Amino acid sequence: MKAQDINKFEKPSVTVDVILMTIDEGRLKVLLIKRGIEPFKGQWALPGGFVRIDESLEKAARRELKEEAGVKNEYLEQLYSFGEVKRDPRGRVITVAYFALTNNSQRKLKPSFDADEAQWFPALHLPKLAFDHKKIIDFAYKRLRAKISYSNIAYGLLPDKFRLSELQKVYEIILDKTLDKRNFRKWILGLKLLESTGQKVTIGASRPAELYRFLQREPVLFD
Amino acid sequence: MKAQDINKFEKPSVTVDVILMTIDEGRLKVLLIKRGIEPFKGQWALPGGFVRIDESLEKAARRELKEEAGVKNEYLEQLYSFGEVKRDPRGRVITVAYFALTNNSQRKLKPSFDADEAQWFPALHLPKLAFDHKKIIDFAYKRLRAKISYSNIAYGLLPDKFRLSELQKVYEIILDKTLDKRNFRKWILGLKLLESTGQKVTIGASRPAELYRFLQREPVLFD
DNA sequence: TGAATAGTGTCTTTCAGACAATATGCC
DNA sequence: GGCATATTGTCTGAAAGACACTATTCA
Repeated sequence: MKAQDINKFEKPSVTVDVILMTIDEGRLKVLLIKRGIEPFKGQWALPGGFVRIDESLEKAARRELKEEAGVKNEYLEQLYSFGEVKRDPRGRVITVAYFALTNNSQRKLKPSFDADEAQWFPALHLPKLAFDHKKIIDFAYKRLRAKISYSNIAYGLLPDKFRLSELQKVYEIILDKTLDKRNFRKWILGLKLLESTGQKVTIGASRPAELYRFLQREPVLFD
Repeated sequence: MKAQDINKFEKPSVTVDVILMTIDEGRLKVLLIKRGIEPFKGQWALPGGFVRIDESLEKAARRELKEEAGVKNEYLEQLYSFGEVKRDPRGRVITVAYFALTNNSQRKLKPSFDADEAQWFPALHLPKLAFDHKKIIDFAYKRLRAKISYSNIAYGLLPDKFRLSELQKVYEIILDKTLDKRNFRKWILGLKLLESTGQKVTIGASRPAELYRFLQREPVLFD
């Protein structure tokens, strides 16, 4: 094969799709875009788009995140690549899915030029979705559930400083079960991922809570 | 964006690369191909090639596995997609890496038409590699080490029936540490992934060993 | 002083890890 | 009988899980 034979085969298109999740109203939510163009015009879909010839996959994912969701500096990891032949009616399109998390406070919806509308949906009550996006979101949800127990990715869902009860709530929502407060604190503090800021906040008529922060705001695995 | 705008952007090429591992001579080995063509002609590289327009990513990986390594029906999972802009000197090439395991008995080296030679190398003593393939193999090795402790993927490295001491050896090689025989057996049998076949084999002048088999020869996660 | 949320300790159970003697078949 | 490998159980320490009361602030 000669050097120019890179063009011997017909090339597929490559897109990135981003599953951006947050916690809002006590539920896990996913950002979806109402498609303004065919195919699947008018249906809900993941934000995403074609990878430019001169940008890396991760760069493309960050660009989409900014263009279509108006968020940046989020937790972002590559999820999986989906390459079934018929997954896009326009032709052969391989998509690399990225998984992102944001905290409730930063998110602002900023519809982009090629999307009518961006909206948050509960991850467990999704509308009908375009392409194979339902499958992709299910995949992301499973990854999140697994990974929250052996990594610090919860930082992606919280502001810089937070109460332990807020953190516990994040775990409860994602794992979909209630946790014992004492055991949770014993465990999470034993992991040495958090530090106390020394500051306290008072929420309504109640005892003030210590504010904690993650020692590192980049991915750390344990176990 | 209209339906035909799938062609609006210049398309990257998409390849699959396969990291095929086995255990041989008490070591973890990786199959490499000596490249018969530019770029990196004469250097060692992972088996792989372009994804055909009408085959899925996994199909492409299986095809490469068969064409370049002569093996089929192996354990195969998608590893990660590598999409740095300059990773291939020929132009923009995104590769989807697949991770495969085979047991020693089935493997036969069958050099393909576009490879001079296929050869097994110890995963911990690799030659200089083409492209970013060193990074990809490191990635695969980490995945294997992590996953063997919470999945049944060891089945991919063993024949249908095997002795517990063979299985233990697989774990010892991958984790790179010796394991206590009694504790290992207690653990692995407690996982309920194995069943006794009722058969025994005698190796040399020694007590016959019970042969076991995995209940399922497809991926199962636990923990 | 009552309502709301924060903060804390003990007991029990489970699981991981250290550790050595006996059993079986072949030569 | 000697060699090689297989098979088996107990003790200990660490971590996970069950469980309830006191502390602080504000209205």
